Amino acid sequence: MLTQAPRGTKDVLPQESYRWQAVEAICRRVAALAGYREVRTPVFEHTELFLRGVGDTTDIVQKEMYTFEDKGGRSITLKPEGTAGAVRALVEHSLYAGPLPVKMYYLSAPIFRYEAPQSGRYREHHQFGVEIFGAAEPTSDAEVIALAMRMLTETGLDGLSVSVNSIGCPACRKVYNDALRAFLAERIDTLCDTCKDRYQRNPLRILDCKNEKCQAQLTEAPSMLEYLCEDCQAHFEGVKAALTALDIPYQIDPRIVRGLDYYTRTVFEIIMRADGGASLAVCAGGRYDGLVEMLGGPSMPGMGFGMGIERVLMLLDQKGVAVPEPRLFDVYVAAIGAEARIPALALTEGLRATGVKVEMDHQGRSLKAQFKSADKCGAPKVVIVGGDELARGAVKLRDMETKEELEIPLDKAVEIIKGGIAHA
RNA sequence: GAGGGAGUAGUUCAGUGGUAGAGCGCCAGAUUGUGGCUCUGGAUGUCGUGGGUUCGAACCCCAUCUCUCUCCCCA
Repeated sequence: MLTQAPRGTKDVLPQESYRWQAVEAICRRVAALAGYREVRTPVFEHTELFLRGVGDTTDIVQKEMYTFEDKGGRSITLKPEGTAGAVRALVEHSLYAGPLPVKMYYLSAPIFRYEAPQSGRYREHHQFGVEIFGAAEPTSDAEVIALAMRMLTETGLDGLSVSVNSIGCPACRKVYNDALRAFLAERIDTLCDTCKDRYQRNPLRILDCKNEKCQAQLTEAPSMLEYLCEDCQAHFEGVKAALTALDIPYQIDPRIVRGLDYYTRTVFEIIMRADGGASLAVCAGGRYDGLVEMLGGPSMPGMGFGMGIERVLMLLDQKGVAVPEPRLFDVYVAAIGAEARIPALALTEGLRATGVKVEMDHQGRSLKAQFKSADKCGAPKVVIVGGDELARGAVKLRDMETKEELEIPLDKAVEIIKGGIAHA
């Protein structure tokens, strides 16, 4: 237990963190291209924020939150999703009063959900997410979706397609919920227990049920799309037209309803197929025009998505997309004998000061062993400090590939070696 | 919350009642200051944890923890 990470968590080790950094760098760059700047909000918030924001009938709130009381008696929750905190910050700092739209992204943001860990699912995972406030036009929906697609494409993934749907506004959704209840009324006995409950509280959610029996009942069910009001209909048409214009492959999936209560109109998912055959969303999001107001701000439209970094990495693995690994060292400084160690260290630090990546031995190992480790760490050059050369103020520089060695004066070593590396 | 599979060296695993093993990795050596290949040698295990059965348990039984996968739900 002592030396075991808690269930559902994972260490990112030094030898693999470059993969994360590569994906993160792409996220930042792509977000910046569209004017999104980073927001960093706390890892925990008042529990109430999520009760109101995410919705107290959702699974996330009902059974997956890490909630505890702090020493001041406040109910605190580790964030189970990224949007609520961003909206809270928007409202708290009155960002809505500045130039619109407000665009922000978050990254390296741990998200916590208490659920059974399995492939691509953790109790702590990390999301890159984007939020845009104050933009209601369908082009903003498309911009956000395009950003997600570009981000994924730039990591080297391809063949991804977007599933979109519109779940309307509160007004037309109410009409639809009534229609759906009417449709399901005579079939309610064949639904699973969860869906019986959903029937009362939120029949829309039944569409999302993975139970085959429930799905079988739904083939003839009315579609939300048929019940969209005029405005919502026009908005959805606008989103589709924009996606088409951008050559973003998409399909309409009336089954997408999302597990968070705050969504309105556009909802979308970018799906990956896991090895086992199950499909997981790498990225999901949508429009939430009522959320800002619900959390105490002005009435203001919003749109965003969350993307699971672990799942992006998993997808890269599955597709065999290699993430280029940066070279760890340019130079290895080897020392012969005890008297050479200090000069070796001085040379090492001198090189590092000019931006060269250098390793040296700190275990007092034999020259042979130092060469082995130079080889292992991939350093293309080795500098040998010691012996006769050191006595006359020189060192040897060996090219590990060509095996060429030349003697260079110690006081010019930094300059010469750095020059050699720069051109390599 | 429900159900499968699995926990033995750093790692991948073999070992099914009688003194803990292999490959890879790691460390060292193969004469005197030089890597990748080869050869030789070496170190490392509370056999997940706790209890039980037995003369004797890595092995059988019970419990527990963890990993992994599926359902549910989600990024």
